[in-house]
Amino acid sequence: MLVATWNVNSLKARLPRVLEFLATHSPDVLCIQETKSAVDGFPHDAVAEAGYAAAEHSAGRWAGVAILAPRDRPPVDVVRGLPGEVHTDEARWIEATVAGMRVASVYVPNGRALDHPAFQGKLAFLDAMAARTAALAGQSLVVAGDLNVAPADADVYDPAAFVGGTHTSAEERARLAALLDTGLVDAYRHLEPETVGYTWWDYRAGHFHKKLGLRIDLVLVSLDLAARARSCGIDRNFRKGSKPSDHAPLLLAIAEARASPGR
DNA sequence: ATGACGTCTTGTAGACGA
Repeated sequence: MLVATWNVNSLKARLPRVLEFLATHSPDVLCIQETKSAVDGFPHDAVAEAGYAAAEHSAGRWAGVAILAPRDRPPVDVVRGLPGEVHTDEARWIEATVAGMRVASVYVPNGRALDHPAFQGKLAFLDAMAARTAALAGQSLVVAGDLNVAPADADVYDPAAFVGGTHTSAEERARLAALLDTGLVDAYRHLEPETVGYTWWDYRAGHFHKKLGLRIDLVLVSLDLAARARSCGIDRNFRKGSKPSDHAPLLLAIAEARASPGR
């Protein structure tokens, strides 16, 4: 079972790379964020030609999230929007059931700056996420996406440069910790406790090639899935080449559940 | 490094991203 997440920074601009990703990795689930798809503009036909089906939550110019799965095991029981979110028109959360797992694709608000009203909105969104994952506890759960929070200083190329800024503040990290406390595990850090692994690099100033990035895209999994998690990695090849997103995709391999767990 | 880059809009400069 291969679960992937990728902030594509416009699905329209990135469609060739997304199709390339599906062909390369054949994920069982792909959560995408920042589709920026128009309400009636999601490229369902191209996705279908690639052998996938998509559940999407689209709002036009900004945000937009989706869950892709193979056409013969498509996402079902789709719920759009995060209960309790303030801005219900922003298309930042979608849930579906895939392969017996409840899967959410999420694009957490950026927050702009610590003293900007949008920052309080970001904290409220993270609070609403924790309430939702607590409500979903007890089933196999995957929350994957752009959390817009770097969990620890080890996930930041220059922690000092971010002091006083968003993505690394104590308030954001406390919210992320509370989210994990509802019964979720940061799969990458769980499997790669010491590895520096960034998922985002600024387009400017050659940051990617200078290895100046952040780990802000996460796959959070319930404890039963964490126990079956086998490997987690970032495919940096998709941050290279023609018209890359500023984010690289994150992939998690999970062993199949054994039908009879004898011991 | 103050900026650098990329995407979108009924656009051609400004907002936004992180």
